[in-house]
Amino acid sequence: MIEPDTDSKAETRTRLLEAAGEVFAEMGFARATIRDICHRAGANLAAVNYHFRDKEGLYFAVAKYAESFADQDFANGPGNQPGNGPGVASGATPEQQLRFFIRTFLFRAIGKDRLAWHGKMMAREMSEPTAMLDRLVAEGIRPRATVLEGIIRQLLGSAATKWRVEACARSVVSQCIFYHLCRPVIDRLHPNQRYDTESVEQLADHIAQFSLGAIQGIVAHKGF
Amino acid sequence: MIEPDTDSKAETRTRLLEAAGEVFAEMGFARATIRDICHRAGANLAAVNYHFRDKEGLYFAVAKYAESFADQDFANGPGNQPGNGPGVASGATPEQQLRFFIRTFLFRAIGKDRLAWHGKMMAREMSEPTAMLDRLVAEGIRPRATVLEGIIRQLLGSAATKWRVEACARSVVSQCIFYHLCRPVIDRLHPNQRYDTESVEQLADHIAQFSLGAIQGIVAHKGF
DNA sequence: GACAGTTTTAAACAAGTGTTTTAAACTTCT
DNA sequence: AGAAGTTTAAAACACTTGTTTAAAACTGTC
Repeated sequence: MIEPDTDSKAETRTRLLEAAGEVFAEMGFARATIRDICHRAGANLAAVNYHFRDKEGLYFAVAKYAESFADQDFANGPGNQPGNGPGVASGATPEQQLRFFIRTFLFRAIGKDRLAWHGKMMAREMSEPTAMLDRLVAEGIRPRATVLEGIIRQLLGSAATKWRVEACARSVVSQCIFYHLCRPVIDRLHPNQRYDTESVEQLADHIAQFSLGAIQGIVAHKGF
Repeated sequence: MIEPDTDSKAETRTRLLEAAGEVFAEMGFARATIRDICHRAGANLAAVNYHFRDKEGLYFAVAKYAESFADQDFANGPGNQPGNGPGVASGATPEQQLRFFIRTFLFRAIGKDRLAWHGKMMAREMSEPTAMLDRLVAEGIRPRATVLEGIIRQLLGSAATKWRVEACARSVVSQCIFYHLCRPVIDRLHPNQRYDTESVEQLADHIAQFSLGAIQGIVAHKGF
């Protein structure tokens, strides 16, 4: 009898989660097909419905699965402390915290590894929401937004309005997810832009510098 | 015989364009259904295929139709000169030009009128491209990107690298289209944010101030 | 008023996709 | 080895959506 190779030995359920992670992250919920996912996983079409009840059940499971990676430290670059979510480097200055947040956020919007699945799924939910958006906002997006707004609040000072803090947070986040959501047009407009680790570091530096300069400008002009 | 009212008197073809403009701007190409469009237009299901051959033909026609409005001056607020595209206010300082560009861009990403159709369709194409993206990039997106990069080049000075100019342009654009693409999550995260004319003006002011401060910060720190 | 061309209508068709079903294959335990 | 439960497999089903068809209604012309 032929010994099955390691890939086939992995449980179908796990292979489905892996394949679905890639597909959902790249395509979002609606454009992903379970036929595609099952094909990539080397599984039968009915496997999704057997293991996860339906497509939405798989989507939820993948979200949880991806979340389990999202807390790990960041493999693609130095400087992130294990166990910390985006922007919660303890004992750092607000400036450092903002850089850290942006860097982590950007890697998870651009990267292709498991760490990026969660970020990409959140980004897709932002523009093409599903029934899961409310849960994802409550458990994934709002906590991170709160962290970011806390950092920005420190940078702007207590004189800044709540509205201004929120607007700045949106300005920061939008720059990051732009590189995931609008990749098709960036590739056509700026085809020389690279996405290897070094280039993403450079992009993170730009966004951080851009945003810090913007916030400092607001403080300097007392534009609260 | 009963006289048909003005709406029914309008040609089916025109009513289809109007209905499709709303739907395509809001949903993008894939999520829009011709059944929905025909229903809104009070037309039969086969009308799209009769007048525009197929769904894509309608999409192209709507893009052209919307473009015919995009050159008109901007109804929802003062200060825009007729016949000028975003950011090409003649004889203004680069700062004023940037504000103008952002303001126009933002109104066309948030607005609900015909003027916004083109901007919203471009934004959707950026994240969910169709076969039309290449044409839209060539005729609509790249010209505007070139204008924006020209403005930023003036602000940054000739010492700035091409890469930095492009990155700043992306930072500006991303903040604007965020309000169209990610509206679902903004509504949940910041439910107090309003979108009447005055509020959009305020948002445009914020993005302009944010971006100008960022660019000035880059210049000040010689971070080219 | 009859005719030719145009437009609209209702229905059916075709393709893609999520889901269910039923049986076969496999695993585990005794 | 045999039985019970678990997993996989192939096919069919149901629904949505874009498209086509063929007849009906309409419009303008003579």
